[in-house]
Amino acid sequence: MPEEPRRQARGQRRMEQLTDAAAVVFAEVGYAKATTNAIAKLAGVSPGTLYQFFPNKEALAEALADRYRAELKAAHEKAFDLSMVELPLPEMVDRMIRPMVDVNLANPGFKALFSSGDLPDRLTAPTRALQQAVTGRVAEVLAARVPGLPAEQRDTAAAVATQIFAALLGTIVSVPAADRERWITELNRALVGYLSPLADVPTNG
Amino acid sequence: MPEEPRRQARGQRRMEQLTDAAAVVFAEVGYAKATTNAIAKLAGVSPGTLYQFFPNKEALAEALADRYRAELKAAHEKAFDLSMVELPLPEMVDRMIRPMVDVNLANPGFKALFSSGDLPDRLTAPTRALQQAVTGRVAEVLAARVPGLPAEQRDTAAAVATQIFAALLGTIVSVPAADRERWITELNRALVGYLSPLADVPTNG
DNA sequence: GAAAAATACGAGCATTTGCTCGTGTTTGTC
DNA sequence: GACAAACACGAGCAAATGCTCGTATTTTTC
Repeated sequence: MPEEPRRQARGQRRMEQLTDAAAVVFAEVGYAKATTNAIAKLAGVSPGTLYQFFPNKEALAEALADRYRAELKAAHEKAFDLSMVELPLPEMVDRMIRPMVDVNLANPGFKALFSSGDLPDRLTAPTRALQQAVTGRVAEVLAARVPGLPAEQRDTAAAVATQIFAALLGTIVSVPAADRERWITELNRALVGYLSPLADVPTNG
Repeated sequence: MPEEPRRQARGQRRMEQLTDAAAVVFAEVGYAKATTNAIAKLAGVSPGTLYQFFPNKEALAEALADRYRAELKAAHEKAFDLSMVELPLPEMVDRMIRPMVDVNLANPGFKALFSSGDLPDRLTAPTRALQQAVTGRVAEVLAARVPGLPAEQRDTAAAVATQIFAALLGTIVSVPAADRERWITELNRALVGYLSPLADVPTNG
């Protein structure tokens, strides 16, 4: 089997250029209609060079998904502290939403991978991994906030919350910047409304 | 300009066979990866025949979307009566959800058109029209239930509710039949949680 | 500085796919 | 039954697209 070549600095840069370009093209036309030749061209590189680093189009998307997952993790680790779980629910939800929205605004390609429904089979793997990462975080926070909550209920709630988030994310990032806060508020209301029956902290009345 | 031929009975049947086949193929592989040749083959017809009735692939999707819109409208008109607005919120929401879910289960292609993110430009028209139809219905009911609600808030709430619905619909239809009720309940909880602050009828405590 | 490994090029292949067109058959009209 | 309109066929075109491969250049290793 062909083993991975030892990348040199130039190669590392190329790979970043290529994933950058892929993000832009995915964001513009969606994964399905994105062409590898267009990605190579945008990266200022020949098709052959692209395939020196990525065996196929899917690998490019996987690399992107990995990058996003890492960025998300970083954003969360920066934004999450366990003290959150004692905040009033709306504020806690807000703290969870913000970094996700920010990552999304900073990476236009994210949505194309995170919430597009029309991806080839292999790609469901990275996509699910991304969603799974988010769901996992939510479940963690939920567990910390409501220790008595049965695991099954907790995981279901986390999954639903993530899907609600994904659904409204599209609107939030595509709406003019001036209206953004309004929609974020709405997302917050939706999540709080859904979660409060089981996650609202007793010290609230 | 080429005028529409006067369809005869045989032609009408073919058109239905073709939209039926399109629904199946769209449902199986999504719109983007669906091939017109595959649709023709499934309909038991040659590619040339397909193009006798539909100028292109998009037209096929538009015809499908129109059919779904009609079916949805019928389902709603059967399920909606104004007495609903005096029911407790969870029951009202349930009455709105059921027919939509049923239409979805009966028409596997629906989701591909209703909540796929990766469609060509022209198709956003029928897709948006479909979503708009649903949003309009929700807004109507909301208006009837909470007459004092400002129109802007009402429309926003309707839009958000529709998006939440669309997001969870995918899970609901793709999950094994045994788990379906559980997820419908969850969707109900999400919608009720979101809507109750502004739509809950005062006669509730 | 020479051999090896990594990087780069870009014309073009193999395949797919939406769609056409020449031709033949069925249905409706008078 | 004759003439036209609608229906049907299916081989195959033109364009797009993921990807290859022979060749050439740069970087690393010794």
